[in-house]
Amino acid sequence: MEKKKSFTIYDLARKLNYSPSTISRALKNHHSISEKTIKIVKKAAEEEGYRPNILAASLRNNQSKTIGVLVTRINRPFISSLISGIENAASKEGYNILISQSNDIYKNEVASAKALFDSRVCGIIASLGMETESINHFKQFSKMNIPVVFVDRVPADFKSYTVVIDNYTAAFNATTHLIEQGCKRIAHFAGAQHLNVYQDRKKGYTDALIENGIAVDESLIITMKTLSSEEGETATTRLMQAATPPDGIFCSNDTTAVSAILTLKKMGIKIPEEVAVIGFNDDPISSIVEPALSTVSHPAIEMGELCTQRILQHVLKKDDTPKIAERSVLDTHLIIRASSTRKNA
Amino acid sequence: MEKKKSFTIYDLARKLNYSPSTISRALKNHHSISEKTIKIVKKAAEEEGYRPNILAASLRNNQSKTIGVLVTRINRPFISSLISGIENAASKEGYNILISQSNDIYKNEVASAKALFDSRVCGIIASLGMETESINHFKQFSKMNIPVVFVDRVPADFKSYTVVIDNYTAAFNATTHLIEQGCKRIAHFAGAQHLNVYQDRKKGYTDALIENGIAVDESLIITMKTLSSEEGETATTRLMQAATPPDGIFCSNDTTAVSAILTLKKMGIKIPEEVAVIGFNDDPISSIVEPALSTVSHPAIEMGELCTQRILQHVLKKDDTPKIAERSVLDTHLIIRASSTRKNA
DNA sequence: GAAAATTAAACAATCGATTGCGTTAAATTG
DNA sequence: CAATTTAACGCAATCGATTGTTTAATTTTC
Repeated sequence: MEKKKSFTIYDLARKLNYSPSTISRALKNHHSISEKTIKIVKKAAEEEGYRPNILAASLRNNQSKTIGVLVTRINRPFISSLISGIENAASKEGYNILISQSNDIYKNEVASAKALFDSRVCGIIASLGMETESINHFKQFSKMNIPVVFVDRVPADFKSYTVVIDNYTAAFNATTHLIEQGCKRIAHFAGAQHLNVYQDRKKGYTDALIENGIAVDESLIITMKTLSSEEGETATTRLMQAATPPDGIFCSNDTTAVSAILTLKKMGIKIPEEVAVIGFNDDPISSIVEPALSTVSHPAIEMGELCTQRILQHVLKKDDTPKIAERSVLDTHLIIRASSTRKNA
Repeated sequence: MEKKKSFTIYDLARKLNYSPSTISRALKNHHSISEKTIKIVKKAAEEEGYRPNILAASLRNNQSKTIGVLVTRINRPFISSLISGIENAASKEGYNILISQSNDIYKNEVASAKALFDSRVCGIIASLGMETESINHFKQFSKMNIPVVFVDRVPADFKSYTVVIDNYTAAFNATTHLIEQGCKRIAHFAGAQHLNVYQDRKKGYTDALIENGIAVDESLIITMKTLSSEEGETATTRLMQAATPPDGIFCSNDTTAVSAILTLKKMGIKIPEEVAVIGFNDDPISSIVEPALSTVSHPAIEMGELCTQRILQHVLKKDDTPKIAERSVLDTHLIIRASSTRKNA
């Protein structure tokens, strides 16, 4: 069955014997329309159930009130909270959210970027996929002066807005904490090194070791492709079966950290006495696992809100695309729980 | 700075000395355009980086390829997986997803529904909020023959599509399982009773008791407003301090179930020996908590995909809005873990 | 070779809201 | 009271893609 056609300002105009332009202006309290007319029009609009056609308005104005969001996987704790923050801040200002996920596949990411562009979003917020090395698919936005905000996983050199946490310092502090707890041989579960977040976390880790006079042992650094629990289990097993196993592990995410804890327990290794573990993200599971996982807070909702603010700021002020990457760095803090708290420390 | 205006079919037409209509048809391989022309047009479009303006097309066709999604909170495991399923199925068919969350506030839900309507979505997928009792804000869609799919938390009597699981049977089976494990006094953490899911779960629980010759003890049924972990803790404490505490708890969600487990452990009560616990949803935390939580699978991704299919089916076939609620009921299954497995059972 | 049929492309209206400019009538001014 | 403002509203173009209807050119048919 055909979709019924909707009630428009033309219908309203005909009904009230006004011109469509008067209706349009009346509905938005234009000063050149009399109070009386405005009242009449609004009343009739209400009665007839008039609803504006945003598509038409966007087309005419050449600007939608829709923000595109491009992420890897919606159903991950950090991402879903990020989106939640984006949505809250956006809907408060009357903006909509168009969402697309790449499932960490580069081809999808490119296609999604194109789709969002075609939908004429007024700005785009993106967190890069694991496979992403080139970011040409974001240039179309910049060319049209549509603001791009990269969040969390950001490219190295793209003239845009970025919203990140200080991964380096967070990792440095996490590692230092392990050292303070008496760990001498600290392993690291690193993520894909072409992504800034994992690169920075690794650097923070190595620098903390060096600062404390501990030599970096490459055999203790396990670089993973996806930081999945399977990879975490494999890595933990391998590490612990080595001649000189570690007494601490700093994991680049909570998934692998929890996996490490479960694996260690299965092996009968005491946490944190024999091996202390610290993760990253503060996912819900981190406070449930036993012993509870020490980790680094990741202010997802706040980051999301900030992303939206960046977009709105650009759109409302009609700023030009930043000439350089304009970074916002949010604070994180260590969350110390049982998995890294040694009784005698 | 102003947004640059984009390259349109008019620009292309001028450049190639064709009319805009020819360009439009050529781009979609219309039969009345010669192969040669099609090739020329497509080549030029590619070179010039032409991108269609979906807003214009949608306006003209009076139908967007955008599906609206209205949920309570994006950052909840079930919801985010649901959205993930919706998105995957939609993007595969070239449809976009517009998301809005109500934060379980009725006023927001109404506003979001309105916003999605104004955006001219081609269909809407919704899961009702805790406060929602009236669903008039969805009637505008039906009136325009825009398909509405309610998922999980669905209204009792709305002529639309619904995608649900068989909460009654799942609850019945979960409760029966506890009985089989030797539980005699089974408590129930119930959710808001105006929502079908919680109502059905409660009914499944009571019917299982009755079927097994166990009297329903109202004092063992705790009805919660939001099924939060705080409520779970309070309820658990209260129950266990009563004269005749329960020896089993069937919780309407995993959040309260995990909360119950943690509280019981804190009280020094053995799980499952003294109290067996079973939850609902199979959230990630359920397999991490110790003892691991028995629960009911909730096929979130699959449900999301099905929701999208319902929308597309309607839109593509131009079906009329269903005269009655057209239900899709998905299977769930018990996931038996340690929290309900008694050694001697 | 003229009429009919087919092919290829142009014309022009349309979707609904917006807005610069023009018009009319009422109000103000000197 | 004529001249000028001001107030209130209408006209018509515009945004970009789509599509029913024509038109023009080419091919086929007898």
